[in-house]
Amino acid sequence: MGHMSTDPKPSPLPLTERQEARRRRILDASTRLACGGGFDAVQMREVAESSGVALGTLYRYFPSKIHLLAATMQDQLGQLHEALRKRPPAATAPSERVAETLLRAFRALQREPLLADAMVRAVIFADRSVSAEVDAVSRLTTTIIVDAMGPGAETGNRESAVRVIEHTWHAALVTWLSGRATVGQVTEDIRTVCGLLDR
Amino acid sequence: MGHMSTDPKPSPLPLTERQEARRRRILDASTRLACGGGFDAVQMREVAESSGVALGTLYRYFPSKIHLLAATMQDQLGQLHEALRKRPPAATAPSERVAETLLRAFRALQREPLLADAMVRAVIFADRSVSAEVDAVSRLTTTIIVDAMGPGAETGNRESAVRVIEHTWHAALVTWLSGRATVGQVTEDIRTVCGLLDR
DNA sequence: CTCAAGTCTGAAACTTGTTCTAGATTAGCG
DNA sequence: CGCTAATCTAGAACAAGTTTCAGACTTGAG
Repeated sequence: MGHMSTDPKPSPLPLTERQEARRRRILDASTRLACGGGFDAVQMREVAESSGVALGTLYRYFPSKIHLLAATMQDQLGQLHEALRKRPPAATAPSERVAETLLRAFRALQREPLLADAMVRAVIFADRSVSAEVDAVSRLTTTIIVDAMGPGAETGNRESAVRVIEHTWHAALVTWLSGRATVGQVTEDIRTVCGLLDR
Repeated sequence: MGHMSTDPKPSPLPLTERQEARRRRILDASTRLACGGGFDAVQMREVAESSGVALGTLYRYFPSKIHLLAATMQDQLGQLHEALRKRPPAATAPSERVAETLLRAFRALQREPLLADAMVRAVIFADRSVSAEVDAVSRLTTTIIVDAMGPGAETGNRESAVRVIEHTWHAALVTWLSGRATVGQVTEDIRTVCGLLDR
């Protein structure tokens, strides 16, 4: 399986160094504010001020709050992917490897629940105008899951199962974040849905 | 199986007739606006004007746009439940009965995709302050699924499976609504996840 | 019927996401 | 260096959700 993770940007537009730095400051500010107060605390004026950039510039880099948080999620997922690559799951059965991976990700999110709140709510709330960015997040998530399944697992007719796992992952997180499900229920649901891979 | 669907309100506050009528006008206006333009078209000032009620009154009945749309979803789900009761699924296996039911609901939503957009996005975006209402929606959905499983199916250790089906149902709808999944994929995913009941 | 409490109305104000504008800065180029 | 286009800044302006408030209307108890 090829990987191109260390160079995340063969992007359309080449950015100068200062621009790259601005983008980074913005994403960091977004992350910091989200960690402090979740979705509502990521206010565009705050992000702009906190990253030393004018409001108009912020909107040039990220055309909406949802775009910004989706990019923040890409950023965080990238780091997660890095970490997972270094310490792959230990189990042998694909379904257990995937469950182990998602549960590890869940534990990571529990450490910064408000950041998770901001990112996940943004991504699920996104409308068509953000589909490119959300699609990138979705592809990254799919990659993480398929990678976790391991080299042996044929990805043949399991595309639907992978999508269902992803659906459950997102929706279970949402119910947990809004206080309508416990950590235990989310854990159980992740295990349950991963069972779909045992066929 | 007990059912209390025809009397949906043993609610905390008894409403006068005029109040009941106002509430109904508001919900109808919300539905109409949603059908016409989705989430964004349900604007509180419009709802108020369109239902002949002052803005402040609208907010007394529904403390936020999300509350309003969650209530609209309860309303619609109630009607769906009615319709399903009259014509229950034909299959015999619980998993197929559930799939058939959800696919029928999906077909209904396809007839008013913008209404679906407004309701589903509201419910998944809802934060803790709306958990009571969202919980009601969730319970209704669970009831529909469990009813569809049929009298024979023991609900023993399937709680997690039912939750996973619900998660998939919501998240699959969202990806369809935002144009990132086709009707065919959603259909397939619903069938796939219902397979969890065959154990 | 009469009064007090609760409800509804109309309108203004406030909040936060988003857009727009005029002028300052920067980047690339001859 | 000097020019031109693109970018950035500060700040006003706009949009829609939400809050607030004074006054009119309803309701229910006596």
